[in-house]
Amino acid sequence: MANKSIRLSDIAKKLDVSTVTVSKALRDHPDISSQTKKLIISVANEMGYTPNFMARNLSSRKSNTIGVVVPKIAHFFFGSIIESIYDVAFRNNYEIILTVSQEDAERERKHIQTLLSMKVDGILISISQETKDYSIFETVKARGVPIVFMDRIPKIKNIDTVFVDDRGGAFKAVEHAIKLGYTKIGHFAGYSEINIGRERYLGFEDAMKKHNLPVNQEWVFHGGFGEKYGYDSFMKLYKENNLPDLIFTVTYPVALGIYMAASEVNMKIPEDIDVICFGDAKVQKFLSPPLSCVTQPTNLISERSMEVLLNKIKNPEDKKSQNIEIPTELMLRGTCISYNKA
Amino acid sequence: MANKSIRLSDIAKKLDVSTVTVSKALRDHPDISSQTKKLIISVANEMGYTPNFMARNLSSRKSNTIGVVVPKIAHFFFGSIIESIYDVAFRNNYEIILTVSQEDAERERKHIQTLLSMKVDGILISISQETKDYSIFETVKARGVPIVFMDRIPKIKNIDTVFVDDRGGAFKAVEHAIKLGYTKIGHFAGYSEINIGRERYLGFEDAMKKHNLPVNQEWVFHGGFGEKYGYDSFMKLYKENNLPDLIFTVTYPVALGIYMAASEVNMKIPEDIDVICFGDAKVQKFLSPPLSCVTQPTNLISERSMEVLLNKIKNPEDKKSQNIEIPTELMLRGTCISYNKA
DNA sequence: CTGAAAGCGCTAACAT
DNA sequence: ATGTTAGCGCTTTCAG
Repeated sequence: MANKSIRLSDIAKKLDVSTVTVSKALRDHPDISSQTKKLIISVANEMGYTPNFMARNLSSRKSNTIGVVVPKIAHFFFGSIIESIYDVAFRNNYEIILTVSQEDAERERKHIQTLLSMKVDGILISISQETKDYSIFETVKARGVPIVFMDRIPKIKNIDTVFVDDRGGAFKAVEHAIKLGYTKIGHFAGYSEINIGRERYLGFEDAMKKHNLPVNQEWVFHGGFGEKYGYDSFMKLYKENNLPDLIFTVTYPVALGIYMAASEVNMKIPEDIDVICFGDAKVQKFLSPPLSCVTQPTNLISERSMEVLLNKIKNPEDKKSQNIEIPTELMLRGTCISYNKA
Repeated sequence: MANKSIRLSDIAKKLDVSTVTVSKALRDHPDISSQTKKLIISVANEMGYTPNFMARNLSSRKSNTIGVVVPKIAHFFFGSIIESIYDVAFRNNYEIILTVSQEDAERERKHIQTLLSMKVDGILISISQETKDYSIFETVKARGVPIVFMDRIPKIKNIDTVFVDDRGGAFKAVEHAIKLGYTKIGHFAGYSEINIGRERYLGFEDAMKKHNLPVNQEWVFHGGFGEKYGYDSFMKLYKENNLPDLIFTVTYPVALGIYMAASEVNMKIPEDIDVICFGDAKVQKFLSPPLSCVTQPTNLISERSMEVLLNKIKNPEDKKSQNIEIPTELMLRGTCISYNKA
């Protein structure tokens, strides 16, 4: 049917002006008198004009679009991050191209290529847990496309980053447990190749050291960020009859895995085994007992990241890299609130 | 620095062929001999060529991009839907432009406009709970852009839809409760303007009618899909000392609200008040007691939706509209599994 | 199999 | 304040 979208030139013809005038009027260019502007805008609306972004972007060489790369979507942390990125973008009249690496480095690489092809004005990324080859980030830099790393950060010099105080947060949680009276503390850690895994482990170690507690490596696992890892690690220890009194987990899904395993073997949390984790999620307050944790203010992460990125987009000459640390808080609920061991 | 991306013509010049040849070779066009193809591809890689999608799309008039509009992201249902849409898209070499209406009809409208401007090849949408004006969907149709409605569906003729058997699922849950022995059954329903609210309510009614049970309207609320609504409705009934024995909720967050409220007033689930909900989420099995529900197979929804859409994109002349119903299942966990009332 | 010409719809730079 | 010219980087005819 009316399958054909109308163009600037259609409006121009109708009004007997040039396409340039229409183009300028529609973009509120100061060149055009407010009279003709009004006229043109109303006619454009009447005719149901929608600009062709492809053409616009091609000739203007900017897309008003930001590319985002995350490892997962259906995960509370990333879900919240993404949602607030969309909010900030909307407020600033930017479009978002969201891509998902599914924790796959190759897929991540392809996505970044695509974003470059789409001529995004900037990129926001939380790298996958598998990403080891950082050369693509050099390519991005070489292209002059600003990129901000959020939360999961590669070891590269001179990049813009926004991250959580992982080490300090982990320290806070573990020290709190120690002060409660816990001494047998385990840690289900994440991949140590990635900053969040490494730093949280260090925070754990810091607290133990400070209070002269030995780190029992049998109680420390390095593995991942998911439920299954928590479940399996717990079960291993359980079968060896070698459970600590409290486990600090690198993420809340890992803690969830412990909840599952514990209930399966009829151990009660927090009486028989206590838990505290890094990372907040809505679930936690509905658990029984409600799970205590170190919070990561997701909206702060997205907002600051967008801020840094938009700033870099607007001031391409500004080469100074920003590194913003977001503070954490201890959120005590039904676990890790008292020491009740023999 | 090397801020300038290289173009087809750069490769062409280097190889002393025409840009057309390069363009064709890179797109694996049958015109070109596999010899020259190989050469060109390797040189392109060497030079770090990335195609400019803007230019490509402008001249080819297709974007290999699908626009998606959802009401929310940080919600288990939509999170899963989106994640699997991304998977299917990736497999089919499509890019996704995801937009979020935040349950705001005006914002939704704007997003659809933007997607049209971006010349997406098709649109996948789950409309906001506020959407009443359907004119924009006419615009989309007039533009010849295929659109598939998922889960939340407007009342329009001749559209492609993929939806869950809401009425049948709700019926199943409530009938199960009745067979257990429940007679005092309440329903915290959603907005009845939207299909999922309306249909689930009807399913509830169907079951009650079939078993000659009166629907007590004091136990039926119409309001929303969130936790607060569940909490508030429960509290209202509690204060009036007028609680039913079991509540069927339109979504799991509403049930979560009941969990919160119940624990606040020291009522035990399922002993004092029993609950079952529509919609599955990972949380539920970690709750205490684990929450029973009617499942919605999210991956089926996305996969079928994408199937229908891709088919429409490939066969624009196919005007027959498809309406696919996805079946549900009863997932019994720790609630609504026995009748233990006076 | 290869290439020359034309143009997608728009905007930037430069007139007028 | 408005219009002219040129071109963004690519693909699509259509000729060879």
